[in-house]
Amino acid sequence: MTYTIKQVAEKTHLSIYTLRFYDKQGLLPFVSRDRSGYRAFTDGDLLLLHTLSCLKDTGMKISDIRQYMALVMQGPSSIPQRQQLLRAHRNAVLVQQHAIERNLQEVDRKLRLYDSPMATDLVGLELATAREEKIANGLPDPFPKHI
Amino acid sequence: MTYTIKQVAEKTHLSIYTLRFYDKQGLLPFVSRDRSGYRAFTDGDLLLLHTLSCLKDTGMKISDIRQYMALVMQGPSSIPQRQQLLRAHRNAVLVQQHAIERNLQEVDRKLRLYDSPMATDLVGLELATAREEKIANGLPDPFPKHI
DNA sequence: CTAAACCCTAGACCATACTCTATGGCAAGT
DNA sequence: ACTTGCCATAGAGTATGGTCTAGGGTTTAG
Repeated sequence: MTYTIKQVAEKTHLSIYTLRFYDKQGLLPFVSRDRSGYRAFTDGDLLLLHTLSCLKDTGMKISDIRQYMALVMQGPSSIPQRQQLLRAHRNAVLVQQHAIERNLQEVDRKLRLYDSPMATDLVGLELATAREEKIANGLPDPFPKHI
Repeated sequence: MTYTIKQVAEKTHLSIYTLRFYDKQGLLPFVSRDRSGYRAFTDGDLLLLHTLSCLKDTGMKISDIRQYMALVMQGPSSIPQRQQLLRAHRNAVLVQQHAIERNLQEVDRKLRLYDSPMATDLVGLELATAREEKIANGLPDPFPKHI
């Protein structure tokens, strides 16, 4: 049993365009063609496509995915390089996740401020201070006159 | 005390280019100009730039940051809209973080496979199976003959 | 045998977020 | 005054990751 590009698009939630784009970028060296030149995806191909999606969805760049897929094509001898690539990626993702977590905590702080009963006063004070800071430095006040 | 664009670039680790780009995109409506038309950043501006960085680094799009900054300019009356914007963003980020976590677990699974003592055998078997699947479907074998 | 519904490629186009170049004004030291 | 080093804008260029169109072959149901 093989699948057409349309069937694979439905299964993977990638568009046909994206699948062809990935193929053009060398991300699908494992996909064979039938006698008419049509891509024929096997179940094994779908597994590799799933791996591809995991890498893509964790932010791996196309050039790195291409490299990984090239290593997969080479068979078991490339396992050490695959490990190196995946471990580097895993680390980059974890670093990124922690950075996002930290930044999101600042967003949470803002949300708590806005939720507070004194939010209007505090925000108003902040604005008044910013306004005065501009004026104290001889700068035009960029804030609109509140009506 | 005010800061030039160069000093702000050093403090924020954003490039001068990026700062000017953000201004052009309407992300810095709070920054005033001096008599020469030079941007003069105040300490209050730096706080807003910090907020901007938090939003950017959690993946908020420029158009949404612009909207948030426009709300900030309007003063305390826009607090409800700010909450709505930040909460929507916070949710999107959390969803994204969980998706990444799930996908990273699949990467971890691969890494454990490659770490296992039977890695070579298992990967070799996988490749042999994929190869047979192609042949069984009358397709060319895309894998290189291993030497 | 023909029409509908697929498939293909090449290459143009788009969105996003910068990054840089060209050109010129301003400011401070010598 | 002049050189150095900032500042400004407009607009071109780059990188990334798609998305779509044009032109053409294939397959399948009627």
